[in-house]
Amino acid sequence: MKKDKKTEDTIKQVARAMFIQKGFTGTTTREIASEAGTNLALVNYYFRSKEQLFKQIMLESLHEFFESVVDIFNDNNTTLEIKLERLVERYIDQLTQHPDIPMFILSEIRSNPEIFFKEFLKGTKIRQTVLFNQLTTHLKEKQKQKINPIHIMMNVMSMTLFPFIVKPMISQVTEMPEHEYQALMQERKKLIPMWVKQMVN
Amino acid sequence: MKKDKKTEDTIKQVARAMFIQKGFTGTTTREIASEAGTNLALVNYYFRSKEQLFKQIMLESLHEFFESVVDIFNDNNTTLEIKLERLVERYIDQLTQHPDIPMFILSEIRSNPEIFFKEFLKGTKIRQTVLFNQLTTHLKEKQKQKINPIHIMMNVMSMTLFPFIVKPMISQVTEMPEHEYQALMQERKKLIPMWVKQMVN
DNA sequence: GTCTATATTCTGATAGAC
DNA sequence: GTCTATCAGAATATAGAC
Repeated sequence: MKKDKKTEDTIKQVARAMFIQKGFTGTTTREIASEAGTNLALVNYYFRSKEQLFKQIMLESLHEFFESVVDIFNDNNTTLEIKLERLVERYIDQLTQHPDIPMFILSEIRSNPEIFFKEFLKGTKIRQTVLFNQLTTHLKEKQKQKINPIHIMMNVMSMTLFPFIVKPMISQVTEMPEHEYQALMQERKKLIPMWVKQMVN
Repeated sequence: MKKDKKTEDTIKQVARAMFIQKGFTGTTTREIASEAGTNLALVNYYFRSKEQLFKQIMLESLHEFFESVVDIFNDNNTTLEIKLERLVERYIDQLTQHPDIPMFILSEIRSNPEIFFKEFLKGTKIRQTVLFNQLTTHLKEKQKQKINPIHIMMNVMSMTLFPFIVKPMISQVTEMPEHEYQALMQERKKLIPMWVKQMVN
């Protein structure tokens, strides 16, 4: 049972890449098996069904994507400014390595919203985070109560994540080589926190 | 031939709604036919194939989405500031009515990138627009040559479009009722141009 | 133009030999 | 654990009657 994990791991690794690239419906078990150098009977032998396999991979992706910043959101020992810098930096670093994850998550939410929230996102409440409270307080102190803090959170996430979501389009429309695009993303680590600071001061 | 367009139009209208909501692979011709009150033979009679039908609808959606702002991008008689205001306002108005269009386009690009650029986006070059040139000049005048104007364009598009792309998620994570979300989007018509102005001055 | 019936292909899943 | 063969269902597309 614990003897030979090689085939199982290969299947999962291949499935992960294909699901992330082409989604659940865009991927067939036969393709996964073939790419993993085996047959579809083994895919079902190890993972019971395509859906089970998919759920494992989606759960891991969500974990990677959200859990990696939860500690930043709820750190009691850092200022708002530091939190924003760390948040942006961590996301850009992570997305540089795995740029397809956000689109993967968004696409699957789109094609299966109900199941998604029941199964995966059970109680993620941004209003209850330390970061959100610090932001609310800060806006009050600066006499900017009229600006809903949700706007600022949206802006941070927008400016950080959106460029990765539209990456395939940007490359086309701006005629930009890969390394130049990467360099831009690195610049944004410093720029986004600066822009956000201007918004809230 | 030009006598009775009713059935054809109904099929197309139904197909449009379903494709935009569930994508190409997520939609079946049988569903389209059934929803349109007919059978799948007629779908193929009028549109030859599922793919042909889809291409028509995607082309129209892209046209709606891009063509609607081309005139703003290339207006020779407005300032940079006015252009930004109009761009944001037009997109937010349009997306308030059709919030699923961006995700529709992005999803289909993801599942079929090659065909997409060959077939649909043949030569959209943002660097050659009047807006882009005005922005470049403005940054120079303000001694901000170090900031690539692409950053600013990305920010405008990010802050405007991203909230609609993640709408299903936002509603869940922030526990926000629909009308409140709509109100926020309306506020952003004024806020985004203001924030962008701060960035470039 | 419209419909029923059917051909064809593809996909997820399982049975059963080794 | 691994493979071949096969089933069951669904989907696109078309043939042919009206």
